[in-house]
Amino acid sequence: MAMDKPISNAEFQIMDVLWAEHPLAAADVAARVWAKTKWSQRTVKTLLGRLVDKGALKHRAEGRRYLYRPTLSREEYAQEETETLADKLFNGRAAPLVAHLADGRGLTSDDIDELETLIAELKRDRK
Amino acid sequence: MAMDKPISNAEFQIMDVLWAEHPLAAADVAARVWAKTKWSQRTVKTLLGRLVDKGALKHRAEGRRYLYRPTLSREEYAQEETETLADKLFNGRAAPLVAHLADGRGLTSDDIDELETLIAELKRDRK
DNA sequence: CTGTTTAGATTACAGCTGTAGTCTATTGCG
DNA sequence: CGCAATAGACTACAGCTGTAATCTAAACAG
Repeated sequence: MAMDKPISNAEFQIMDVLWAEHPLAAADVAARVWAKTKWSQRTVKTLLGRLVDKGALKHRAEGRRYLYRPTLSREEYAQEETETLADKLFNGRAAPLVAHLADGRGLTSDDIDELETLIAELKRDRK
Repeated sequence: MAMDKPISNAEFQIMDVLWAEHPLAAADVAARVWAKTKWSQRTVKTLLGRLVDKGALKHRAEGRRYLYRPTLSREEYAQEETETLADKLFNGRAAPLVAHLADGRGLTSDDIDELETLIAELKRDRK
């Protein structure tokens, strides 16, 4: 709920590391994003600081360093982003959003089965 | 498909006007976005110029002014954005994306029915 | 034709973003 | 205890974004 400011693309990479594993120290985050980004530790530190300022991360002193952890889960973030996109492009409706996915790259058979199950559950629940 | 550069939020408002109705002159675009944004004509002109630079709009001289029109449809744009989000958050999978929508604000009954129909079609097609 | 209006072109400027470098304080090594 | 290494804080700087203002050229009013 303390997540007002938007997370930029570079910042998202940092969040993704911390969603996968936390808490972590700055050096550990830097090590983990290195594979994807080749960012220097300085860059990572800057991004961590900005994320703390934005309220997306909090840090706790552990000895002489900080351990960082997300203030919202990946699930919650995904939720917000998904709703934002649906609102922006489809007036909040899910169906056209899915239709676009289906129409585009195409869904796998597994996706379709999974969606079918999901829809069945939604139908049951709404009764 | 000459749409490489990302469209910013302010620019999207302009695009949305032109997706609804085009071609339009700058003044007409300004008039139509005014309701939502209260932007000055100057601001609108700047955004139109940037969108032309980005390749999202093209303009044609009509007398002493320009008429603007999108180079890609709202559908195509929505497609790209949806896929980008799915890739970023869900590794390209649609089901969790829909699950998030469902789990969040909740889908309407109509949405669920619409999705059911869509899934049925997808199943039929894949056979 | 000349001045005023209006369309577009160029310039502005602060805040955010990507990508660091430098400064300061602490801590482990010898 | 004094110094090198390391953690975090502050500073940097160009490009993008939001939000215009000013400059220039053309066209319409007299």
